[in-house]
Amino acid sequence: MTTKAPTPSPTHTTRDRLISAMLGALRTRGYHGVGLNELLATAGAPKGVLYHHFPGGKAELAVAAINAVVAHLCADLDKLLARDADPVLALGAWMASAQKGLEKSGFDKGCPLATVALESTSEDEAIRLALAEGFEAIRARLATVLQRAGMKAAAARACAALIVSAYEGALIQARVAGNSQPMRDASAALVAMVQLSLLDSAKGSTKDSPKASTKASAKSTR
Amino acid sequence: MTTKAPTPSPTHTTRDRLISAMLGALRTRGYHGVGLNELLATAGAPKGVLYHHFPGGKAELAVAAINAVVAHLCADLDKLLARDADPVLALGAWMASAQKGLEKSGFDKGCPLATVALESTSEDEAIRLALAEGFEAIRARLATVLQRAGMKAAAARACAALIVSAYEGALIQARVAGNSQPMRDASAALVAMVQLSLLDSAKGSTKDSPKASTKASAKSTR
DNA sequence: TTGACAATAGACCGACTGGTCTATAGAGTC
DNA sequence: GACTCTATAGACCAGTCGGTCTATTGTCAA
Repeated sequence: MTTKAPTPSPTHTTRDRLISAMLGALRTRGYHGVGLNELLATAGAPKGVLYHHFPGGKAELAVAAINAVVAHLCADLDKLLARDADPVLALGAWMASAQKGLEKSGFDKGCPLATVALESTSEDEAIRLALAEGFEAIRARLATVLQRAGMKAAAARACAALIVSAYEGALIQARVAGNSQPMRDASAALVAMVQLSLLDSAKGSTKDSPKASTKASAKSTR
Repeated sequence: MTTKAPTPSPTHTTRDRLISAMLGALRTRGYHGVGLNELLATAGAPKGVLYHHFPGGKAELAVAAINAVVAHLCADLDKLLARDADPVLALGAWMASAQKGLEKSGFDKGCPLATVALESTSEDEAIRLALAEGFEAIRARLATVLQRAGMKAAAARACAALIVSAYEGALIQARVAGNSQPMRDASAALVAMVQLSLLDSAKGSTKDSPKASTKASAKSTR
């Protein structure tokens, strides 16, 4: 999710520039960390225009930014999944591209979704809803592919949740570490494990898999 | 905000109460989301006392809070790892306890480390350093145990990074979802996969493991 | 031209921010 | 009692916050 941020491009409408500025801010400093004035300055827009396009103010702009980024993420994911027949390969590529984006920003830009997710309280209903739907959409996409690759429905959903977790968690660690080692590590382990898991579920499709051998993992049966 | 509520305990020093209040705030709203006045109100302390104990102000207090939470996390982890001979079991218990904490707070309290990690910029050196060290400490602990359980050093380190990622990422998703399903899912998948991986590395200790079969996972060789 | 309406522009506002400063209280020492 | 030093207490400040409000401009229709 490098995202369209880099070049706002002069053809963009003011509305787009506002969303783009909010996105950049969310990535680097978070919702509460940006001031409206600073936001408007980077977007090159006066204050009135913000409340014209987003009567709900900062919060509404944030929701728009979240929706935009989710759409972008889903599109990226679809493209990768369409290109690689092997979902494991696509997964690796997805993580790698996130890593590259983080590196290119000097370890300053994380995922805006995670940032807002952690800052928002249960009172910010609109924001939370947008985030919940966004994460769910991404998980659903991943689960579908995993299921197509041979996983059972429940396992695929669980694995999708793990993949999204790994993506966000690895981004966090690499960001504070100031190098991408934690992300490379997590990514490598994830890819290896998903492959192992896929292998196992293929082999275990006739008889039950060894997964059920731990008490803890029994919870995967929802 | 309920916050530090559980048990501030009257024996706590003012300094402790400040740290505890900051911790609660970081969990629910993040560094930029809390005001000093609100913080001081929940700690029951006047402003002067903050700058007496933490001349560096808000940032220094945040660092102290981060260090405190890292110490706590490590202690919890050690306890679990000491109790269960099986690291996979301990891992499941660790995730479950985090999940319980989130549920008990009405899905309002996430992990303070992740929150600050995403809000901080590379300029907040002290905060970033504290976070980087904290995450590294936790990864190191996990890696040691995994290695003891039979993993090779590099694989253990990678797996540790994935576990921490899963922990943080799952917490994020469950928080915004308003239910613990994503966390249960991610946890179940993680536990199953780590076990599978452990099994595989035990079997593959004589010959090379199937891990090297994908191009993407080749990155695990650092 | 006139009217209507979306978009742009920025002055302005009260509330609150993090932080400084001085005053006081308590404990220990001589 | 006088002195010292840590800790508590809160008034106070300049700056910034998110948000409102009133122009002004541009564009299309009649």
